[in-house]
Amino acid sequence: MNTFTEENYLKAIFKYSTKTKEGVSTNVIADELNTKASSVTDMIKKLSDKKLVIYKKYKGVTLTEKGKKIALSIVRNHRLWEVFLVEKLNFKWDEVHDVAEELEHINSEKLTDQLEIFLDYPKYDPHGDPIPDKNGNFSHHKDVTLSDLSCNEKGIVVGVKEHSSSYLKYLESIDLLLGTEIKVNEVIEFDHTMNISINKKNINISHQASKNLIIKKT
Amino acid sequence: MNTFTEENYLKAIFKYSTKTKEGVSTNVIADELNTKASSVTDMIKKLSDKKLVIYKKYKGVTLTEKGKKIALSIVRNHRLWEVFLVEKLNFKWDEVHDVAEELEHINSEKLTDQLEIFLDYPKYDPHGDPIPDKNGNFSHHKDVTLSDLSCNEKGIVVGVKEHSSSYLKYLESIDLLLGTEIKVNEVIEFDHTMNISINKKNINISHQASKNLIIKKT
DNA sequence: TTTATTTTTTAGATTTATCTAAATTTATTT
DNA sequence: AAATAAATTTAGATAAATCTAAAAAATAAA
Repeated sequence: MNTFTEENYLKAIFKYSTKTKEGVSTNVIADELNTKASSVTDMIKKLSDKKLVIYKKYKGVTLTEKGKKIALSIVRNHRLWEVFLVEKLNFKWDEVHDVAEELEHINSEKLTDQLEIFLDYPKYDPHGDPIPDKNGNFSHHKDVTLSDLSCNEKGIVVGVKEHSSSYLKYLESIDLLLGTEIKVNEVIEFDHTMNISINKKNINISHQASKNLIIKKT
Repeated sequence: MNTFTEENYLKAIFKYSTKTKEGVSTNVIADELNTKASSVTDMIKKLSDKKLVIYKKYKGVTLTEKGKKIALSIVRNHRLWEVFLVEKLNFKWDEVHDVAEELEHINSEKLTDQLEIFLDYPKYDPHGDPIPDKNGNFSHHKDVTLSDLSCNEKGIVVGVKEHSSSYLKYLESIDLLLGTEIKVNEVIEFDHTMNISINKKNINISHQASKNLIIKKT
């Protein structure tokens, strides 16, 4: 078995593996885990001894199949628990992260699989992130954001790229949730502020906000 | 915040505090937690510094109000999660302990309270152990066991005093679950073996087994 | 009430995950 | 290509939880 700490390292490496082809650098991991590069080096050596990562000095790390499998199962746990918290325990989408961060490390295959059944095989978590199945497979949304849409185009909100509580609370305050339909009325050329319609109301939304909304065009 | 280890010490001390008036000895705690008395002494000093226990050298430990509150909240968590696992996730009563042992340390008041609501305020866990409410109050069964009953007396099973998987599996194999009604047909004087009726079937049950079944006389 | 036994504590060591500061390697400029 | 800057690793230290072995205190027995 692995410690919580080891699992968090694997998760962090997994997160950035999808973003680059190269190995993930110690600094990136240190940043993600709020620790120091030197600590990361130490831990990576340990994970390498366990054959969970491949490590070449000064060249960053990549996950082995074994390591990837563990990382995926933790992501799976995390997202299933988020669904549970929102759908069954009345949590808001900005309240689930920290608790799911703890729950994800509970190690029981039966628990995870039964939870998935209980929740009726959800495909996405409350932020629209895809939930890996038992074998680690998952579908993900196309990377189209609201900021990619042009005037008069329409789409449905299917996810967010930014998970901060302040962003999620802001979206909720303007009635912008997963599944909401949006129409673009106008795009200001200067700063890309958008005027959009949500539920027949018109509002302005900054570029910073619109580029973090994943959209499915309709 | 406290570490899992600290919480487990508090839980162990709580468990044996109810059984004796005196302070709980380091050896008893060491036994409960599969560690050594010397380790217990170390940890107790730490808990004492945090004002969670009262410690007098060679005299054992007792919980402070603060320590008791934490211990109770962990017991509460543990038992609520056991109910969840059995009622919602199809776990058997002999499968829940280890997972609940991990889940109990997830620290979120909202999580616990919402879980309690979701489960509709259960008063007892799947083994008949009482679940403390938000304020730490709980009712407990009278300490009457099947072995206390005499010939022709009847009762309902409301709990077990032994939680080992082998005992629980045995009970399940003879259709003896919480809520089952039992009638005592005969008691062998020699070794206290009992012949009892469960659901109109007659079976023999050893003293070892009968003295661990908590019964409500009817 | 001494002596022997058991229990508990102390002392010193180990392991894990972390840190700071210094050294080394790689990347970037001039 | 040499000099500078940035990233990464090593060395040595620290804090938490544990252990073994020895010392001290409490309890039980003679």
